[in-house]
Amino acid sequence: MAPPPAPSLDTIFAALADPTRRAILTMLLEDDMAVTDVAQPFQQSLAAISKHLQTLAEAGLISREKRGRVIWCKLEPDAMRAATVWMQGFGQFEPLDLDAFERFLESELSEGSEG
Amino acid sequence: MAPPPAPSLDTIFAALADPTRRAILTMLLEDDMAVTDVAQPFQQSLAAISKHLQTLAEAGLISREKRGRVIWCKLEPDAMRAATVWMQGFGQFEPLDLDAFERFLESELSEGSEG
DNA sequence: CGCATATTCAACCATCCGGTTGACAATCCG
DNA sequence: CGGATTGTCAACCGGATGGTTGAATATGCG
Repeated sequence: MAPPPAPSLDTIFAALADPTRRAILTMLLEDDMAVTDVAQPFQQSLAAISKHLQTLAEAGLISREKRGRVIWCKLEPDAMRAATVWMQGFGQFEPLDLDAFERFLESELSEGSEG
Repeated sequence: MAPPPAPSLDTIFAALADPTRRAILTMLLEDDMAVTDVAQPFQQSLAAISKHLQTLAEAGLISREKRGRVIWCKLEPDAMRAATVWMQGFGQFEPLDLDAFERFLESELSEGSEG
């Protein structure tokens, strides 16, 4: 089976742009959680949180596994790697060779997705 | 003078979520540019690019300085630090390895010299 | 001055986004 | 079975977003 396509930077950054979703990711740093438990601290409907989780899953930032009637949400921090790598292209490099830098990013990303 | 308030992660990530804006940032890695020149490679109106630049400026990712009738756009990579730091709280991934980049450049050079 | 250039402003439009509510599906349990 | 629990789906709503066009502003230049 072909692996799912790596989510785009568009998708990842957009997912990270919402404070509720970032808070969810932070919560998941401690442990996997069921959807209901994720929703518990927020003053939002369960459906709203469910949609946020969907967004995070589409960005590859979490995975969801159904066990019984409970869906467990798990942080997938590797998905942040693409974004981190992209951002680190700024600030830490002299503007040496942009084309080479972009090829380097691609090689880094393909390494990451093969792991 | 009080410094401008640091843009929120919301603002920064949202600014980075658009491919046109990321492309602009990449262009600015090479050099400061006038608005018109930034717009040149894109199939969008100048006004659209102007709005993108506004968004990037509000996120602190670029600054704009008017000299004559030309507004020069300058990358402000420090603005990405907040986002980078936040993300690195997740992946235990080590920051991008400059040595790896240099080895990549060398391997590319030797490949290229054979073609 | 008067025209060309550089950029933004303003109004408008279609679409997306984050949220709601209510119905539905699936699963556990008495 | 039947009821409670878990989670998603569908429709809807208001506001944000990304784009357009045309007018307005500011500067440079002959």
